Amino acid sequence: MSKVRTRFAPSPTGFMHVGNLRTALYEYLVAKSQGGTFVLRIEDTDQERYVEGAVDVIYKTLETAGLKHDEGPDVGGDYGPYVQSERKDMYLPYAEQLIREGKAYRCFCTKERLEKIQSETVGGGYDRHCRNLSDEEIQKNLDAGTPYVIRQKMPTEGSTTFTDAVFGDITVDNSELQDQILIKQDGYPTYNFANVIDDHTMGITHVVRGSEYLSSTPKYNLLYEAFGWEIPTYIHLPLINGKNDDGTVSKLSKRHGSTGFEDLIKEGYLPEAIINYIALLGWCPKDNQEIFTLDELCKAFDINGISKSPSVFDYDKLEWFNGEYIKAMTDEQFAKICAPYFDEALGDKDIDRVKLASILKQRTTKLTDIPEKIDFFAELPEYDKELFYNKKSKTNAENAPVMLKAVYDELSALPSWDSDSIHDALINLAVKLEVKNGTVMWPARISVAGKAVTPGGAIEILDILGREESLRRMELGLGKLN
RNA sequence: GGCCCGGUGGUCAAGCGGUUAAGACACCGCCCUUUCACGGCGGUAACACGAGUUCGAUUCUCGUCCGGGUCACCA
Repeated sequence: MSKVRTRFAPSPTGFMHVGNLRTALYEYLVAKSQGGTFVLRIEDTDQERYVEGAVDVIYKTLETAGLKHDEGPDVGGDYGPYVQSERKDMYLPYAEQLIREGKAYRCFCTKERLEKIQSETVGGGYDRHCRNLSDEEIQKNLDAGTPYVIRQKMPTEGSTTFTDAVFGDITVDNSELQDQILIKQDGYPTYNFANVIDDHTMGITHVVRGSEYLSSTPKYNLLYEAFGWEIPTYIHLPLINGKNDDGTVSKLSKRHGSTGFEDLIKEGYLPEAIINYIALLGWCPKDNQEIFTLDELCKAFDINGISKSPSVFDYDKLEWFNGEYIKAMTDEQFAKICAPYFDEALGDKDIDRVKLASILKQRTTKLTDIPEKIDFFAELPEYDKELFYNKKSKTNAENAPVMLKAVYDELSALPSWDSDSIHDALINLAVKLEVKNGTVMWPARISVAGKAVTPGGAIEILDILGREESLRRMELGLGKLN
């Protein structure tokens, strides 16, 4: 068996949809799980859609996602060039070969004529007007310089069957197939044609793509057959949908939220978590493992685990994965990726960021939620004294001032300000006053945080805030209560 | 509309003729606890429908319904 070669062939649109990323991931996995080669090819045959800097977005996404390509425009390889516009001259000779062999023909029809039959014919379609032009007519058009496209002669009867590795055998009547255009009027190949030529000349063995290509696959096969080339293994992937507000489901798009890789990163998701999540959208390992590194995915990946039915992208589950990846980090690692969010909430305030990261780690599922969770460290928010009264902690208007004063006295006399000392002091205080821990902790925490819900408890917050700031805030609290 | 594909809890999904129909997310409850989380334990919830094949269908076949895809000089 020859070495497996797969390719990711995006168009440079400047946007990497998660559906595309997932395709890239599976292409990578199909190759890597079998010791194969993963190729990047840029499909830019549509000159009207050229977007500045779009190729860089592709490189960056692949790099961030960890999907390292073995061959491509930037890294080279033996099958270059890897950008279709640079291969432009390769395609026409193949199309002309087909003309010579009677398998394709020049079509001189104007766009206006085509649009007319398109709108008049039920189901649309080209009427094959130029398919049987006489040599004289063709020559006349050529001499007159009439622009033309090159179309493939499709069989008018019979059917074409192909085998897909996940969907099985699929048969389509040839009468469904149009005489597809191979070369456009501008001399560029159409996507379908370039795709086949490139895949073949680049030695691609496994074509992995979304199932939206399922119904056009017979056209590809007919092309391979026309050239007498070996047909690659097809692996069509089920689509990823999004859930609408009304509960219905449709193709994942902007209105379902962020669907671009870059957007997801900006929203505070980790690349590893995104990859892990989308790997499981349409594929399931034998043992149902959920958390996977890319390497583990390569080892576990198996085409047989790919599902046929489409899935719905679930941000809740993505968030869960994100939380799992965050929890698996060390405090130092987490502090590092939190840096921009810490900066946003704290500015250059002198706070132990590793300690902060450690209390945040268990409570963060999305990086962008961090600033609002920790903003009180930078500045004590306005708060109402009602906050001091909490039923579960058994604090009320009567005992809250007493507790807070006791805490204040105890802590201001503390010789050393560290987590253990604070802990012991407060726990002992609760014992001494014969109240539950919460009764002394609650007022203390409220006074220094100014909000009911905080990451970490009284001890952690006091520790991170430091003696001076903590006592200052407690004095403020005392003032509020009296 | 023609053609193609799909249909297991709200979501991701195991299952591939005989199971009490797994697991995960979400949701609910309890425990832990210094708020919230984390963690632990438990719970609600599914084979679209109708025929057929079979001793037996979630699993195989057909039909219906529903959903998606595709019918470009776009990729």
